[in-house]
Amino acid sequence: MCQNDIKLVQPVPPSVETPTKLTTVTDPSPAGLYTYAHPRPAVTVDIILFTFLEADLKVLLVRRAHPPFAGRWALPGGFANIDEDLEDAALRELREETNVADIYLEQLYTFGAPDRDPRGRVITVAYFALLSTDQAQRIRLRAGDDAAQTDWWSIYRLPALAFDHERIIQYAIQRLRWKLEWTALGFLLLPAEFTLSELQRVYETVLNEPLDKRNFRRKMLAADVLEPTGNLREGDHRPAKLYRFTAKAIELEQARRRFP
Amino acid sequence: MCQNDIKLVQPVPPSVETPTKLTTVTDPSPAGLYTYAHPRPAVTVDIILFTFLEADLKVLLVRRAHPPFAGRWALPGGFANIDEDLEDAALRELREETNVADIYLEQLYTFGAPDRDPRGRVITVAYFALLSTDQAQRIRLRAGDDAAQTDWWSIYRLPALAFDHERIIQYAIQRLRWKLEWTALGFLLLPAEFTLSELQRVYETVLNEPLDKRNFRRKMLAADVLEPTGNLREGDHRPAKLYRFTAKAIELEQARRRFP
DNA sequence: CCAAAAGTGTTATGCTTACACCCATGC
DNA sequence: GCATGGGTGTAAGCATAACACTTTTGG
Repeated sequence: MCQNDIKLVQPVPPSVETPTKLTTVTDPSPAGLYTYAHPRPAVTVDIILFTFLEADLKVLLVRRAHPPFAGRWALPGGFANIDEDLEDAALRELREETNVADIYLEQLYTFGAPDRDPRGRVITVAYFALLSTDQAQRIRLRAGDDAAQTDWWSIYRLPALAFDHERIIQYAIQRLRWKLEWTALGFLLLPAEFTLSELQRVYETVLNEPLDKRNFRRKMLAADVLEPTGNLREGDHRPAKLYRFTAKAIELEQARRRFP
Repeated sequence: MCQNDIKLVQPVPPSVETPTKLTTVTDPSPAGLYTYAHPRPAVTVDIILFTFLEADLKVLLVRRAHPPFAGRWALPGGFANIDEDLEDAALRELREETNVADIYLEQLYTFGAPDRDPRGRVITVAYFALLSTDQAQRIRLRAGDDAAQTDWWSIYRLPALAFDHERIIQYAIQRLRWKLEWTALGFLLLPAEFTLSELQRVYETVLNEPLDKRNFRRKMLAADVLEPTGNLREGDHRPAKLYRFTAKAIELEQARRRFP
């Protein structure tokens, strides 16, 4: 299981900041400062939030309002509170940007090169998240405290990014490709109801290669993670059957490569 | 690629501790203390070092000399220096315990539950490492500063462990199993020359299941990561051909499950 | 009736599995 | 000569990959 601690988590109530004293170190000084015998890195969480919008794979970015890298786009994220689980911190930051509920979240990697932040030593724990199309459409992208702007960007046309965020996103894309090939989590990028053709387009966009329609359908249906909703997608042409994914799709880690 | 940033790294020279001032925060106070506007977690690295000794899969543990958990066994590790890459910190800690060279190291996961260390908030970045049998035999296990004792323990008979290290080890074992099934890295646990039977015993021990001899040999040889050294292992019975692994074995991530 | 997307089966190939006996050596 | 581990091949079943035409609807 590299495919790590996977969880479908609910958003948590906003974490109340009540800094716990660290008993190994000196107390906060009267001025409200925190003093340690050794220097400590700052710890942030960054979230790579993917969704599928406008027939493309998108990642959520925020435009930085303040230096360093003011004006540049960056991953949403921020400092982990002292008494807050890292995953909770990721959810909280995400909520501050997007208000999303029901999000798939998993730890991606911890980036800790000494020079990755010009302000000093900052270690970031990156989280990987998948958001359904309908949730992505519902959220109004808010300009938060530290973010002048929030927007979705195609992973194939990213702007210049702050810090080492370009590298982090590329790493997340690798992980996403791996996930689609080996698990059934492609569903999580789509609306609750979707057609098999839409699902195939997601796979083709993420993997960046065309897939055989008949084989795709056969494999998807054989994987036993889809069920027809009974509804049809009416459109310009022949209506298409709509599917939803079954609960077991979330847990399922396929034992075989899907698209060799 | 969940199988993350994989690297075969050389040990680095001991990191000189020259704490970099963090420019976003107040300077070190005259007393040599470091003061920040917000509390910061401590960041440690822990290493799960596996090898294959005495026909069993072993992990390196140290016995803690000091509280908390004095007398308990724990993973080797320690604080990351402020100007030190996390991976370098892992290598340094490992070197302090074992003097090892040529080690396979990869980041495993970051554990950051607020209550995982009774002293306060400590986030640990766990690293996963594989050591060859001959290196494991060569090292003399030293009692370091904070370690009363250092020893190899069978993963199937672990002592009571400090902190959340039991959980971390179980997670590392999962990753190791996954690695053996999907990559060719089983070699790294063995001496430079080994027989196919020895290799099979490693796989069986790690995966905790018997494997078919003929199929095992066929697959291993077909994977094109082994070459005969020309030497024979002389022993009690019929001599066995010795193999070494080829350089490409390191990079190789197999596309198919090896032992379904 | 035409354009556009939905939907559907078969065949050949290669990989995986299960399985049992002979070989070489030391004692 | 016997005990011990080293070493080898084949056949059946299964999953995969490649491939083209018909159906349904809207305009």
